[in-house]
Amino acid sequence: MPHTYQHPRPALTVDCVVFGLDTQHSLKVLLIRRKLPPFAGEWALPGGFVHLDESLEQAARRELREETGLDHVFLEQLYSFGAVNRDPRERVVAIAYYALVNLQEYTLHAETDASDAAWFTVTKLPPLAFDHDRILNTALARLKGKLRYEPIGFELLPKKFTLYQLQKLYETVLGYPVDKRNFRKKFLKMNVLTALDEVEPGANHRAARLYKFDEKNYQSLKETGFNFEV
Amino acid sequence: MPHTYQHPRPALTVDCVVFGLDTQHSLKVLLIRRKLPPFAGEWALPGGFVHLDESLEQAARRELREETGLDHVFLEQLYSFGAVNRDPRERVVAIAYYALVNLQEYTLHAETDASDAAWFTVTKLPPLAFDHDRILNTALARLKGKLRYEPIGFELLPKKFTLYQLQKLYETVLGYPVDKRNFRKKFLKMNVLTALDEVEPGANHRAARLYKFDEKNYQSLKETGFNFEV
DNA sequence: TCAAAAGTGTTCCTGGTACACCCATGC
DNA sequence: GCATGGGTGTACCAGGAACACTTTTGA
Repeated sequence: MPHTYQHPRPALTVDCVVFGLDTQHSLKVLLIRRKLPPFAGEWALPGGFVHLDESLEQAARRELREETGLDHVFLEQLYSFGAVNRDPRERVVAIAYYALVNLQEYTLHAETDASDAAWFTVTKLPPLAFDHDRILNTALARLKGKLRYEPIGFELLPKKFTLYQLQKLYETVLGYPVDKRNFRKKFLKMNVLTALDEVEPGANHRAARLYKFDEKNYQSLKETGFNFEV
Repeated sequence: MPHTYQHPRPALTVDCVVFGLDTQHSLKVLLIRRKLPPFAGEWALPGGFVHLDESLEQAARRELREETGLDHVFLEQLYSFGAVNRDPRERVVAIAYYALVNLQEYTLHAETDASDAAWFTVTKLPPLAFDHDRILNTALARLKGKLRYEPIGFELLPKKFTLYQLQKLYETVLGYPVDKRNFRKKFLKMNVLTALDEVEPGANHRAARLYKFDEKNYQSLKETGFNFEV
């Protein structure tokens, strides 16, 4: 069933840059191997065409679900890419989103074929289809920038985490080491962490206390003009 | 000449939020009165459909030129708006940009009809067509946020300006007063302002020294890891 | 007993903030 | 001479940065 318009229209897609943090504290991105040309066999960001009856964010979530099995993840619009020749077939405008997932609690279940989705360390990426390397770099820059003044880092960690994990997260994403004592002092003074009466399980050294992010207190602090800044 | 596609496509527009600062230090937005339904007679952001042979930014610049006569202005992508029913006619996705112009050096020359474009103080806006109030509020939030850590404020001022003008700009956009001595100290210490051997003309009080933004020095400072922050 | 990370305070210095008066000019 | 903004310095305080050792646990 064809659809006809008076003026030509670009095709419209959403593409998702999905970040995860593995247990070795390295930052990963989720890629999909393309089956069809163009760029058949190459790796690309998960994404696809926007349907008429769904918002942009809904489209991004649907594509994530269909292509990777991920659902209910942190998702935020990143930027829109519309260079004239970014797709060799025809004019395609991509609205990019980025997502943060907790690699320990999620597993991939691509409805189509799980072997076509894989996590790559951001520093060791394969060649990407289309302009997806640009999109990915934009997402990485956004993540780095945003991590320091909004508490989005917790999305990459399990609900219960140690201060060491939190610190490594910041060091990994920002790309430089931070001082342990100052880091702890700063975070604890912010009153957005709740200390739990539990310690990390299965450590082959002294077990660290577990914390959780205090979403409620963060919200009320924010209303009183508090600035999260690391 | 109709255009036919296998799957239906949303229409794609670019919309521009154009900010200016008038001589009374009030922040203005440029709006266009719509001639055609829907929302005929109401005020809306300048914008229009993306052509196949132009990038998104090119489309935004073309629309600005056609509808308002503005050209060569600071322009940056803002956000994409794609709620299903944001346009009553059909599905339309809007990629919003925001622009900063210097009201003293630019005048409006709409190629179509200049009387259909007008500047409104952001605190006294008329009802807007579509979801343009949301777009405008998003732009305002971005402007406020960005002003403090990137030197985009200069785009709203003439090339030569006084420290008083610069301070008023910050006070107007941010919405709170700042201390004169501290503001000057901070800005001058950053080494991004060049003092000129000129003073402001036509003041009915002691004339203030004029400054210009030192783009070159800002760039080189940035490369050495300098953070502009007000 | 060794390896690995947990946990903890103090000092120094920079940079933010608060604050008030005289000066130059045009009318 | 009056109104308007121009222009300037200091004192205090909070918060960032640098820095090292003892403790706990499991293997």
